[in-house]
Amino acid sequence: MAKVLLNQDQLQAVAKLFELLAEPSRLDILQNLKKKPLSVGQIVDATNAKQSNISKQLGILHDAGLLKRERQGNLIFYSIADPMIFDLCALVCGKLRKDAQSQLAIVQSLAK
Amino acid sequence: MAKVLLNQDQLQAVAKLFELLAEPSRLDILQNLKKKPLSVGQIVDATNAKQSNISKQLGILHDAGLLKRERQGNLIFYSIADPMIFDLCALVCGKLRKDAQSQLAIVQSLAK
DNA sequence: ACATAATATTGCTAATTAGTAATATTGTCA
DNA sequence: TGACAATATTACTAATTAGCAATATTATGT
Repeated sequence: MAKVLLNQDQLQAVAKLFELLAEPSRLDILQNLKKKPLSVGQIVDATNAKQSNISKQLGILHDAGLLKRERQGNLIFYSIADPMIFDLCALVCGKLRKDAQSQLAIVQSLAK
Repeated sequence: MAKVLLNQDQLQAVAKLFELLAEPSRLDILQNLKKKPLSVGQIVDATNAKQSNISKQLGILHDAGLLKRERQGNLIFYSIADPMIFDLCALVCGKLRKDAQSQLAIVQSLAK
């Protein structure tokens, strides 16, 4: 079990992946794609963002390898390339929920 | 098991946490704090960043609740508030490693 | 070929922020 | 108290980027 720290390049790679998930509009796209692949138009309808921005964010996620792209006639369907990202999001959601509960407990104890 | 999607506020909260981890200098601080608490000066020495920037990033991580702070005389020691972040980083590192291995396999098969 | 629908791209603006040098604050010790 | 060491803050610059309107591209059906 080595105790070696990540070097600068590795840190940058990790940071870059987190950066992709650090944008609400991209997270929204990802959570909408969780169940099944969707076309660009369906994603635009599901979120409340403009088509041009959705297209841009889809491009970013695709270039980074987080999404797969498949043309079907006139439509282009995007899908999750690596479900691991949902594990990441689940961890974060779990932490936020736990923190919120701790806060609630504190507030409740003060209100007694 | 509800299938409800996160709303805008929740997405923003998740994004904000990812944002904290989306910076190499902050990741470097966190990985150095993994073993044990360190003073600001020790962190400056361990990384190769300026004192003012380390102090700034420590403040950001502390304000966000990811780090705890404790004064000991002249020194201020920072420590990890929630080890969960290492689970996050481990997931990301695992993915990057797996992706790199896939790439390697492709290159090797082409080189035959 | 043409009209139309779906998606991508371009050019732009406004906002955010990492990093830095300089300076301020806070605590220790003599 | 004064000098010094550790940390924080301030003011600034340069770089990045989300969102948008307008336009370009690509595919379909007639």
